[in-house]
Amino acid sequence: MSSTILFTTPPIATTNRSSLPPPSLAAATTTTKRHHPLPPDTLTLLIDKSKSVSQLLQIHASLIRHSLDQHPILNFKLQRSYSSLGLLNYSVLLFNRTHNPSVYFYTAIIHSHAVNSLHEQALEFYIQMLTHGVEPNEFTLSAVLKSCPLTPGQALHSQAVKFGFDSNTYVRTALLDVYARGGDVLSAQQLFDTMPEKSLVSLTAMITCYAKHGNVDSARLLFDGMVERDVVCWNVMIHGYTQHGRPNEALVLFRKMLTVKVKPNEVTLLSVLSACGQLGALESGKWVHSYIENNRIQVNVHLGTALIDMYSKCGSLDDARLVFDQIKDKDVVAWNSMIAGYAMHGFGQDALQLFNNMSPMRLHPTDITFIGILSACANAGLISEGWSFFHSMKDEYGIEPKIEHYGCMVNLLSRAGHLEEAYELVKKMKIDPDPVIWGTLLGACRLYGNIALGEEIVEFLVSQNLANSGTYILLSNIYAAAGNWDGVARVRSMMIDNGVQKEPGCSSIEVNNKVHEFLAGDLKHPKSNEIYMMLEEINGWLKAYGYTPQMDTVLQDIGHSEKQRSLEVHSEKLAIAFGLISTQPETTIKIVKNLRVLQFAFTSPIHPMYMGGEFQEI
DNA sequence: ATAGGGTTAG
Repeated sequence: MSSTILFTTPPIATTNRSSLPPPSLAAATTTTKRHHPLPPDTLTLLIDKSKSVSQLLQIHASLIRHSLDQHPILNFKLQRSYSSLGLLNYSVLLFNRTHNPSVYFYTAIIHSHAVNSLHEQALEFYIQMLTHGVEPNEFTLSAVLKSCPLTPGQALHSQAVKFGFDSNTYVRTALLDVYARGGDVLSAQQLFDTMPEKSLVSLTAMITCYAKHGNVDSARLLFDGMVERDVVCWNVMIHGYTQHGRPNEALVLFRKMLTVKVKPNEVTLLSVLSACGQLGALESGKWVHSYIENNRIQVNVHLGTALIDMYSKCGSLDDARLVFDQIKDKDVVAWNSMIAGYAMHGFGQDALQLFNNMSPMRLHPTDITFIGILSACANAGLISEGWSFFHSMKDEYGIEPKIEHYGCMVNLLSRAGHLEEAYELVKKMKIDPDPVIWGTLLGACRLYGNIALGEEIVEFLVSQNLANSGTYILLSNIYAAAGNWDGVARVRSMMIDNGVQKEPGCSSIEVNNKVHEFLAGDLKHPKSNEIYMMLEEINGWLKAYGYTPQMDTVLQDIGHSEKQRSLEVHSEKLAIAFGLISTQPETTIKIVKNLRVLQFAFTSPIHPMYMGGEFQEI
């Protein structure tokens, strides 16, 4: 940065009319009609009211013409306006032409850089200030701490203590934020706990810190103890739930926010839409969409992308496309969401067509684009296209494939039965394969009855200590599919020996805008009794339809009592039963299981689509 | 005479 050099250049004399204004200012000067200086407070007002660059330039020119270009407040105001219009370089120029800038001006220029994440320059101005003997104050410290990284932040912390500003609420909050963003939760917490006065903002900063680092419950505890809450802290709390796989709690909190009449803004809606998508909660998602329309909130590219994502995850591709077509100035993120939406529901051709329309729009695909494209190829069984995209990623677009891209390719090859080729690719990878990749391969081994490869992979995983419950279950399923009951028994004893537990499945259903979640064998729902009565009824219907339950071979614990076994009910059965007792007959019931959307239309007492623990999608 | 500066979400 040249600011240091500029600053130490001998100041230009106030009366020196030949001092050149910034380049494009010369033109503006000629259009200035006023020849008599306005009083400073009128000019102050004029600057504040200026909304365009040209207006500002005219005023600036006028200041120079009337030798007011060293006026501290006018320059300060001008600087603010330049910065807020994004003309940071004009701000710096103005600053550098101002003799002996005051602590106010320093603070403002530091702040202007800090809000634009130019913390290095902000820090440079701060150091300049110290070397020029201008004393910082609380305002300066909080400005320079904004978006400051941990290492310089710690040094500034010492400065704050030295100057005695560290107990000031603003400085303390900014410091807390520095440690929070740097991942030092304990220091942040200590600063918070010893804070003389906890403001709404400092509480929000601490909640943000907890939420960001996964401690959502601590965040909630603080949140619940607040005496006043603004939209920001509601947003932080809702977003915390959304980001940490607790979308239902996000929606519950959102409804609470509405009942206490805090007006949601765009940030709120982005989190809420994400939660709806995670839950497959189409009713709620549509409600949010109409809320946006009813409140005349502009569907900008961010909201639009969130809507596309929500509709795609809820299975409403047509609605997603409608939103997509309506977004002006679509960025690559919006395109990526739409491509991923098509890919996730098997509309491979639509995804590829969208991809082909990107370059005419001068948009460059990103690594995320290729995740969409490769999974689209996988879903559509386009093997050679998949390979060609995989190669062009690096060769044509310079994007290095990540683990997810390998995962897509393994999925693509495995599904098509090219198991050896998939395994070769995994062995050739420069990155360590993740559990998803192994799961894909093992799943394909079951599907194609390739016991030998399945065993080889599991042996490898066990030897590398990479096996988890899913690994064993998949291997057992491979044996079971081939009728190899010895194998099944062997896996079961391996699981018992290694203390492996099955991870519970989780299903959810949305009824009257509320999402109800169920784990396998769940008894926690308030309507549990009715649900289990309904289940009994369903079992009766199933028997009448000639259905015999398929025993889950691995997970059946022989020692279990009959009563307990009856409680081991698949989570989706519970969600279905609840759906049946809470909706009108003939209603389409949509269940989301482990993030997959399943939809059923029940016509007769029980629809034959339901086939014991496995549902077929309509 | 007085005027002007700061912290939390995305």
